[in-house]
Amino acid sequence: MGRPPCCDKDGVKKGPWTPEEDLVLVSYIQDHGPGNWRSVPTRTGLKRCSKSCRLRWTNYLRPGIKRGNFTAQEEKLIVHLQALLGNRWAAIASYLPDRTDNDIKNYWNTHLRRKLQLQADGVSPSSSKPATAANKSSSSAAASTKGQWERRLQTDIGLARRALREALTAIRDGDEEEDDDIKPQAASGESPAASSSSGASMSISMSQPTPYVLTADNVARMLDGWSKSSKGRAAAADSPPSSGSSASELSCGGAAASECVRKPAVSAPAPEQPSELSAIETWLFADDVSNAVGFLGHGHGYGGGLLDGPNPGLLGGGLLDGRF
DNA sequence: AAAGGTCCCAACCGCCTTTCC
DNA sequence: CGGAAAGGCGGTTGGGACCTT
Repeated sequence: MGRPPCCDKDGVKKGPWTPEEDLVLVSYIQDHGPGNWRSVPTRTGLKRCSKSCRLRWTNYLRPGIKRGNFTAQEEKLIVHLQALLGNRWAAIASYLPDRTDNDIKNYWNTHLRRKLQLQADGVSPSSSKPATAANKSSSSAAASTKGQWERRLQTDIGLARRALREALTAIRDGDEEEDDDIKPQAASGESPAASSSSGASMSISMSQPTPYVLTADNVARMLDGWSKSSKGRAAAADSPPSSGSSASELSCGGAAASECVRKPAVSAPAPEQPSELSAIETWLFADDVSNAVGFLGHGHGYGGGLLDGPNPGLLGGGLLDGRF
């Protein structure tokens, strides 16, 4: 029965990853694709726990990751989604496909929380946001009878819709004010939904699935980036305004297109985020609560329903689940 | 210039859910 | 079907970088 342990505690290396380890991991994933993390340490010879390998890949090595330089739109989206979802960073990250949950979490903890706190101090103490998430989870969990549950459900849906509608409105406004910030992103997403519906769709439109191939050139660039970053993460702070990241450098980055061999087999096509967004907007401006329940609960490819019992799984894993 | 404080983020830890045997 | 491991997620922290005095 059972499976062998994923990693025995003895002989497991901890701490920062070295460029050599990164190379081993990247080239292994290049050949085999991500997944089956349990076998990664044994098959690569890395003295790392499988979880560590997975985290390293998803948070740092995975192609297409944008790091640092959060735009105003992203900030707004994070703030509103945090108000809506609480500290469910994976779910929030599913709306910012270029960002990792860890990155968003860090950004929230180091920037946004304090910023909001200051704003809250300036305005009214217990006015807006975190209460929404808290109320949501506690109310859903606490509702014991069906009638109570249904009433709370409607309240929750109302709150959720309002918060998300505010988020989209804020982002639209932001787009008009700060168009420059989102242009690079918008330029890459040419899907009809992105262009037709709103700035919100624009700002969170799916990035192109970024192929990555371990060419000598890419490796050289990787190592270059590592050597810089190992001297200090100032590189991250100083990273190009286009949020040129180590990850994007890892992918085809600025390399000549001819050097970027496409190997789509490695990364599965990303889910169609814009259509999800359209669904959200449809839902936002619909009146039928049962539709909202359907949207929140099932049938949209999300891992679970917002209102599926005491441990709601709104967007759980969400779009990121299929990103490889 | 140096010491101390603060900030930031990569990575670890532990819990929960899902999957497998 | 139940138990155990894998996978996933959020919270936390260690240590390097940066800032202030």
